[in-house]
Amino acid sequence: MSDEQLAAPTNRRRISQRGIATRKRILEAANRLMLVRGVNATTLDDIREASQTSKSQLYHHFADKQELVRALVKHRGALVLQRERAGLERLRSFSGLVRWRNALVQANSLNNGKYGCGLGSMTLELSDQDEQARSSLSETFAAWEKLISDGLHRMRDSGLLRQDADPEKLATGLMAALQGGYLLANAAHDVAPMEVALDMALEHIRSFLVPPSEEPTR
Amino acid sequence: MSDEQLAAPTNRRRISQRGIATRKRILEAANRLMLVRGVNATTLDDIREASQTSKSQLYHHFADKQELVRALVKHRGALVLQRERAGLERLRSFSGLVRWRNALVQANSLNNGKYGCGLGSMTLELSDQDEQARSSLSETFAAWEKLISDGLHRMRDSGLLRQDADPEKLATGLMAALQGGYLLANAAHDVAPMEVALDMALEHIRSFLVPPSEEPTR
DNA sequence: CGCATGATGGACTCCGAGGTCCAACTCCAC
DNA sequence: GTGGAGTTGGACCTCGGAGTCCATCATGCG
Repeated sequence: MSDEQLAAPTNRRRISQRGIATRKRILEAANRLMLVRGVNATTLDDIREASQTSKSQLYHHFADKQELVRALVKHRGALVLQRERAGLERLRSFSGLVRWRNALVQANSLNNGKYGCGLGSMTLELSDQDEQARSSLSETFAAWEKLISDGLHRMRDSGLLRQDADPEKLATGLMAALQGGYLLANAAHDVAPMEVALDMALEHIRSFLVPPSEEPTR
Repeated sequence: MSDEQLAAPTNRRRISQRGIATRKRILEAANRLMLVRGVNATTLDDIREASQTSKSQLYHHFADKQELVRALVKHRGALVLQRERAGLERLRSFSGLVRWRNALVQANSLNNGKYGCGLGSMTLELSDQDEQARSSLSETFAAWEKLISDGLHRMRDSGLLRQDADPEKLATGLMAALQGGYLLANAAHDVAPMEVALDMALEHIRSFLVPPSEEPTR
């Protein structure tokens, strides 16, 4: 993530390199703590301590806790999209989707299914109490799904997927399976349900593959 | 839900009918409020007010807020299982699954996708901060999935589903699609993603149906 | 009827979390 | 080097939410 993005919100004021670094430390500490404990259960003092800053710095860079949370929502969204872009922008084959699945499963298995998706975990906590955060999360999900559906479009255009495949719906279904899988894995403290869910979604996509014998030669 | 269930936890003490009624009012108020605002964002004073009780009554029936939340987790679990049992225990056909899907979608569309599943919404908020609540939720999900997989077993036994269909995995996938659908619907304030997710899971199950021509006559 | 136990109202305490404030410090421009 | 903006430390304030307490009322049982 670039410094510009981190420093973006509180504009119209000169900000030194030192200030940017502090803001970044705060946001990253908040990111770590709130992923594990949840947003509401994390106090500003926790963040202050973890980021080695002081109260005045928190309030120098963020108007209040809500603004910090909103900045975090955008921060995480940018991180996830950056990571996913790297994994999905060259997606052109079914095996590419399988590799993508494996990477997510492996990452989650390191935590035994705990914590789940940084975006999903905030969604249920925030969407009913902060409209701005909700719409921001919604946009991020849409962008994430678009990365997937763009890949599926490429696969359809190249003749791998049948014409009647609907990339948008397939992407939404895959995202739902992913998020639901994260949730069940979190509840069970076990990655297994996430694997099953992703495999279901991939099987569904596979059912739209053009049989290899009918594939156009490229 | 029976009174026994509501009164269960705080045992070894005689409880009058009046006491049971109060406990029930508290639990139901907590249920309503926490579904909308989230667990942590709901205060005991909110609950006290909504349930028309007093502080001493809250602490007469529950040791502390954590215990109230744990009781609520079990309460909701029992409610969901009761509702789902009614809809799933006679499941014997694919169209039964479709009816089940329609009921869930309709219920959620009344809120424009808001609030989501009472169990799922607590999961991400509680599972990292209350081990007991987490395992309770996990058990409820397992029981819920079992209602589905039992139905799928019946369908397989009667020859509707192919022998290579795995009811447990199909049920897990369906549950993940449901929960992920709830989450995306909540983020978007729109049921659409939930419909897409459930339809994907149903299509996947449909792909295991025995072709009508080969169905055994019953 | 009367006592023991359960149920209730509501004032009260305590503490922690969010938020304020200001003096001091750093850094750069001129 | 001096002034001003940006930055920092940390004491302090405030408020609201969790939890306590006790006097009073209700209820069931002998």
